[in-house]
Amino acid sequence: MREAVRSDLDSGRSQGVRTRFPPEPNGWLHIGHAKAICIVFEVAKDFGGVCNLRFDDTNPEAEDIAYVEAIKRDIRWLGYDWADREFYASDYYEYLFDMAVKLIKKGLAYVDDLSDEETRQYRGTAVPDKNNITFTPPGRNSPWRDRSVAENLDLFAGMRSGEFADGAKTLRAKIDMAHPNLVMRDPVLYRIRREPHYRVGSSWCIYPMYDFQHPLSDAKEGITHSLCSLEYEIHRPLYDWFIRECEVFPSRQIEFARLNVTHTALSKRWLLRLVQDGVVSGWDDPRMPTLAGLRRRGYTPESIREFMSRIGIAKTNSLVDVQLLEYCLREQLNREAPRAMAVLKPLKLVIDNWPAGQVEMLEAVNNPEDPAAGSRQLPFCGELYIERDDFQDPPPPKYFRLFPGNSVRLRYGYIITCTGVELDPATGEVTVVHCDYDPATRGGNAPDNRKVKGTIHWVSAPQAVPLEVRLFDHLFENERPQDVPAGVDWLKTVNPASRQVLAGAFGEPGLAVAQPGAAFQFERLGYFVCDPDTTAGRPVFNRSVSLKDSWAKIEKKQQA
RNA sequence: UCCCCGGUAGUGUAAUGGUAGCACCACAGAUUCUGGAUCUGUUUGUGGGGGUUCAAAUCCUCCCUGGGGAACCA
Repeated sequence: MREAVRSDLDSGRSQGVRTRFPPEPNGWLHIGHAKAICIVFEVAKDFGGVCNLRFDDTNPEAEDIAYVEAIKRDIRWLGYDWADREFYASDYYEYLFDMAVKLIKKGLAYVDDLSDEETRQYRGTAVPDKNNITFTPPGRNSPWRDRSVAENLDLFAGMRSGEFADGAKTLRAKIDMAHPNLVMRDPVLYRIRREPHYRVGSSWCIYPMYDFQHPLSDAKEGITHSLCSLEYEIHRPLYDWFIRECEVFPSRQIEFARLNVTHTALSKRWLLRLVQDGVVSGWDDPRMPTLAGLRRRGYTPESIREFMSRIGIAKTNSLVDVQLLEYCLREQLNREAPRAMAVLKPLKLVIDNWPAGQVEMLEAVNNPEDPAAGSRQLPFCGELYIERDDFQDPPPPKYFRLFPGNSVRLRYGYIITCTGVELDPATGEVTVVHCDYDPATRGGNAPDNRKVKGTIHWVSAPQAVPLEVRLFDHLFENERPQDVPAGVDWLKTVNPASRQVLAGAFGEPGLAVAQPGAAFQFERLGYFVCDPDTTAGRPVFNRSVSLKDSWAKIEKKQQA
């Protein structure tokens, strides 16, 4: 793609570069759109050009001003700026009308009285017949194709002024009804539709079609390169036809493949149903691939941009592993996120030889990757919470956390040795772990150079802050959610365990004042972001992505 | 069926007639107060057949295979 742009520059075909992002304001932006946004803005930037934002709002039915605002917010959040170059195709309606008149005068457009069903039949559309072989014959000319220029002009003016019912007439380009590319078989330019438009109201009852509107809008803005997804490839001859016949600024359309991500659905229809059926909590549910959802999940604009630059641009239909996106987030947050200690599934630990009632303050590093981040003080006493997973009896092979008789280091604390446990007599579940600590190991150092293999995280019980923590998994267990067995409703394939709420978690004291949007690494657990649901006394955290967990791999291997 | 576009390690992406490279994943080791991070190393690839050429991922041809189109949506 960049090569194509470069060659246009080198050959003098275009001076400078101007691209555009043309969303239709009828839905929420998702990660697939983010790819397009990154491409159009980055390509422009790479060649010292600019990118326009243009709302492709020529279908009044589903468009709304609320989407305009949401789209603008999401693009800005992603880190891109269109300055004052904010345009609307609906501002070009008068210009587009004039261009249609021009085509009529050149004998290249005509008013057609065929119904939509008849139009389809005349075009040669094969009837969608399940397992039958269908045949696409050459199209037939409409009986109205050879109206005079004067009559067409008159009828088109009548269409605009509201003389005809919705759907009664269309304006069509006169190209070639036998063209092998069905897009070229006299495409519809204008249709009659009495539907108030969110911007122009009821001032128009005819609306231009995409194929006609897009090249002309590009021309109006002096777009040098109209970058779009593969599905428009087949429309390119038509795009060029309008440029040639309307004699306007020649933009070049170049296509690239859409983004697909494993375990993720991006179709508008699917996302809408997930929301409408209450499978997710809304468009910004942290499991949603919308930019709003990713933001709430804790994805950063930087990580998404990094992801886009890593997957590249090509014309191959691809399915990108969601793990690459996760990798990009981890990479950034590892460098930048302050560390904190939190216990998701607490297990009480008592240090029997700790001086009763004593509380010490211990120093903890805020970010080992960033010395400038400094350190903080953590309270420590004889009663702590540790992660339930960090104690096992009997221990599985290669397990080097806590079990009776074994020693571990409490991160930034002391080395402790497990002396015994208390069990729930009814369930046999471990309720309390007893340990002795070694006073010589304060801060976690071992003066005798003994090697303690395990280091676990903890929270001092009396000062612990109660947290709600939400864990997420793929919304779809299938790599390709679209591959649903015949007869199965895809909604039934949604991963029931994609969201897990842990209401009994505890965090270190500093977490009490976390602000929504703030990102932390909870040591040994993953990266978490403070959710907007947070209230004064009760922080809520979403796990954005877990840390790489090589123990989980060992465990899995052992089970196999 | 017709028309259009693709096919390079598991995934994604380079190489535009001249040594098939990079990243992620995976695996192994080193190191480590996060089983994190970091470092080192390893495995794996041009869909298939034929042709042109001193030389083919690249050009030609046939086949296989994936995607898109056949809206008065964009």
